[in-house]
Amino acid sequence: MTKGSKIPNPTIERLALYSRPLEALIESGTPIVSSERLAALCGVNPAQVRKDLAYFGEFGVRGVGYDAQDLLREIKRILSTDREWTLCIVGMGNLGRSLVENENFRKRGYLFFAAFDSDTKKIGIRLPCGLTIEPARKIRELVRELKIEIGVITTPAHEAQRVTDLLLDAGVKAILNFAPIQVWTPECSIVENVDLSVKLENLVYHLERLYKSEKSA
Amino acid sequence: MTKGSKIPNPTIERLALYSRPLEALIESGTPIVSSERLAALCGVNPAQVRKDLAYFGEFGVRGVGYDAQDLLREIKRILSTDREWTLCIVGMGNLGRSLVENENFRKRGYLFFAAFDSDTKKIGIRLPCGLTIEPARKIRELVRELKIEIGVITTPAHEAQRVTDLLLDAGVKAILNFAPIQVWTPECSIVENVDLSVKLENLVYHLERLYKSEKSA
DNA sequence: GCCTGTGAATCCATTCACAGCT
DNA sequence: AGCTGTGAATGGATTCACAGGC
Repeated sequence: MTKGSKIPNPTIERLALYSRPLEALIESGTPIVSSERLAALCGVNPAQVRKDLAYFGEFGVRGVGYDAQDLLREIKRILSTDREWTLCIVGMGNLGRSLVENENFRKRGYLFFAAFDSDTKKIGIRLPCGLTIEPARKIRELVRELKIEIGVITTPAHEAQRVTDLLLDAGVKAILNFAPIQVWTPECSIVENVDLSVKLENLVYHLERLYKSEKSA
Repeated sequence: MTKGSKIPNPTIERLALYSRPLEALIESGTPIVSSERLAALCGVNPAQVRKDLAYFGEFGVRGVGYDAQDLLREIKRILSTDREWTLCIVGMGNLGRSLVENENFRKRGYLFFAAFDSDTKKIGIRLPCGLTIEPARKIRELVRELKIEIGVITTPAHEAQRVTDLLLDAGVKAILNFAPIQVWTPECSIVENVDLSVKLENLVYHLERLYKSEKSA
């Protein structure tokens, strides 16, 4: 994604992963957690957990483990999820609507401040979350006014690139794209493409191989 | 995921990726595509494209390139996306509903045959796609009757594990889990965890670093 | 004794560079 | 000449194995 960093990208993704069971452990009153325990909960290798954390400091106590609360706080600080982020979303079909209402995002501090669509029939609709669907032509204006940092794209594939350009031009710095197409950006901006059917394709490939190995067994 | 295969998982994911622009090229009447062209469209290295394809056979013509139609057909055959798959979904909140209605899935042959929820207020609701929401206790019965192969989970985190167990026990062989928790399964079954807020966390980490490097510049 | 932190070793994936075919 | 297919080289990430501190 961005270059020049010494920290592997998989490490960043795993840090986010670690935070989920940590929250649960804290809630259940477990004060201390070992790399082994945490690794088991996330399905990774214990050494991996230790190495991931060691990139950012020494958070554990030898012979003891990690303080769950401290560790979670550190991870949140590292990922910058200890503050709120302002998002907008473009493309208010079913997926778009479901994301904008998503409680998980809100709880984690990802706040949608604007929702756009280019379909005139949708513009003006008041969503359950309180937002009103705005026309796509207001992207530039509202992104600036509301200081929106991240754009989420849930348009059809053929609109995704144009919307990306619009959003970046308006000042958005990062894009999460759900349209089933790779979206192109000028060097340094940050894009994550999440193609949900690619996930299914993956599943299906392995599933078919499983069937075949069962038949031959 | 499953072991014993010589083919890297990233290769499988890229094959799915390649198929998207291939469809577009075919539609626009381009009969031949080079690894360089295809690579550019997907943001990968040309040698990568050739190597990925070479795992499965020799699909190209030296000095010429790949026949777009043939290549797409081969990729679909490899991924087993040249047939339809039967899915069910558990958890009919906003996300669940949006997936079940998703046109992209249907077009690619991923067909939802049943939708479940445990909330009695939701049971019996007729969805736009034509399905009626069934109670979770009917999972076992319906999965068998409808020969459902893949289960999609869009429940809250605390129900995801129980639902996974139910689905696997009922005979589902693969699971796509959107609940924000790693779900645990007996060795050989196939699970893909897609935690959407992990994606945002990733974005946000890089975004914060971008801000910092801008400030120091 | 126990568990973290970490260099070294291993494993895996990507990229290079060129041989081979059209 | 052009572009694929592929062994060899490189570059990363994971895992091992143990030193270091509680």
